[in-house]
Amino acid sequence: MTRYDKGHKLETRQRILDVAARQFRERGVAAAGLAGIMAEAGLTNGAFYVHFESKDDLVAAVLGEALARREEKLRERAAGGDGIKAVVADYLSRKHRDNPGNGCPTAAMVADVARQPAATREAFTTRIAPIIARIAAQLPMRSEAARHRRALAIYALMVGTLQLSRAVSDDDLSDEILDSGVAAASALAGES
Amino acid sequence: MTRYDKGHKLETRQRILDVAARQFRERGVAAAGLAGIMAEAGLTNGAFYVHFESKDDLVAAVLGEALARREEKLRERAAGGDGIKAVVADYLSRKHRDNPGNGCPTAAMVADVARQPAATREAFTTRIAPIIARIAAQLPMRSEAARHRRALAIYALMVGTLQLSRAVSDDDLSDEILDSGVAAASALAGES
DNA sequence: TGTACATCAGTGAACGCGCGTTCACTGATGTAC
DNA sequence: TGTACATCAGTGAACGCGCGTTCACTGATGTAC
Repeated sequence: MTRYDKGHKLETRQRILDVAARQFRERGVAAAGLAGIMAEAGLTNGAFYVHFESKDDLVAAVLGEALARREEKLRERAAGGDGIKAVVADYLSRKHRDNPGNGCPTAAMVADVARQPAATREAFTTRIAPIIARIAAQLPMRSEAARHRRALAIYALMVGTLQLSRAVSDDDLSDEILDSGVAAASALAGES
Repeated sequence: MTRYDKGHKLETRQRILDVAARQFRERGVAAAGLAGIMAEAGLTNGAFYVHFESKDDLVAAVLGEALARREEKLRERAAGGDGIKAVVADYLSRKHRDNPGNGCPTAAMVADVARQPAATREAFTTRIAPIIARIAAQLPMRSEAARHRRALAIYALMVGTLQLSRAVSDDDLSDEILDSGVAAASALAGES
C-alpha cells in the first residue's frame, strides 16, 4: 500500500463514504451492511474501523457529506440563474425518482434519521438548514420569516412527493404524483 | 389451547398484525425482527408461519390493514362534519409526531415500501387510493381531476412534513415545520 | 356414554447466514544514525 | 549508502448475536362409531 501518499487515507475514506451513501439510499440504512460496503470499496472488513468509529458514525458522516453536496449544487444553480421552478422540476423529475442511489438523501433516509442517535439527527438538522435557506432566498414573500416558513413547506412537499412517487406500483399514478407536486410547489412559491 | 373457539386463529393473527404494525412504524421494517414481534404477541417463533407465508407477506398485510384503518377514520370524520383543515391539524399535530407507533403508516414506511417486492407496493397503491379520494372530496376545485391532483400534493405535503418534523433534533424547528405544513396545506386546499 | 382417531394452533430447538465489531498480524513506507 | 526501527493503512479470521425459516413434536379439541 502506498501509505504515505499525501491524502491517500482521505481518498480511501471518501471511497467508503461514496459507496455507503449510495447503498444507504438504495437499500436503507439498516439493510446495508458494512461488509458489503467495504467489499464494494475494494477493502476488507477490518479496515472500516481505521476510518470510522462505528456504523452510526458512518451514517452521520454520510448524511453530512451528501447533504453538503446537495447544498453546493443548489448554490451553483442559484449562481447560474436557475430559479425555484427549475430546482423543483429537477427534483421531481423521472430521472431523480428512478435513481435514488445518487439522489436526495433526505427523501431516501429521513425516516431512518428519525430513528438514529442524537448526534446523527443533529448533523442532519445542521445540514438541512442551509438548503432551506437557499429555497427561501428564491421566494417572493416580503418578510424573511414568511419565506423561511414557506421554504420548509416546499421542501417537505418535494420530499414527500418524491417518496410517494417511488413507492406506488402504478407508473401512471407515479407520474401524476410528480406532476401534482410540481404544480403545488409552484402555487406555494407564488406571492400569498 | 382453545383451538376451535370460533375466530381464535383470526384473533391471534390480528394480535400479530397489531404488534408488527407498531414495531414496523417505530423501528422500521428491516430493524423489526419476527422473533421480537412474536414474543410481544405472546407466541413463539414457529407459530408465525401458521399465519403468514413470510416476512414480506406480513409487511404487505400490515400495510393493507393499517391503511384501511386510516381510511375508515377519515370516513368517520367526514361523516361527523370534519373538514380538511381539522384532518390536517390532527395529522400535523405534536401528538401524531411523537407517536409514530400508531400513526400514519405511509409517513413511517413509505421509503421501506419503495424497496419492497411488487406485491407489497401494489397493496400500498391500492390502499392509498381511497385515502387520496377522501381528501379530494373535501376540496373546492370544480373538476374532479383538479381535486385529485391537489389531493395528491396535499397528502405528499402532510407525509413529508411529518417525517421532517420527526427527523430534526431541534424542538422549536420541529414545531415550526409542523406549523408551516398546516399553513401550506391550507393554502393548497383553497380555490386556485 | 366411551373409546379411537384426526385436526391443527402453537412449541421450541435447530438450520445457515450475515450482522457489527475486535484483534493479532502484514508489509510498504519514512526516519534515525 | 546501508541498516535498524517506528509507523500505520489494510488484512482476514474470529467473536457473539439475531436474523428468517424449517420441522418434528405436543396436546386440547372435534368427529366417528
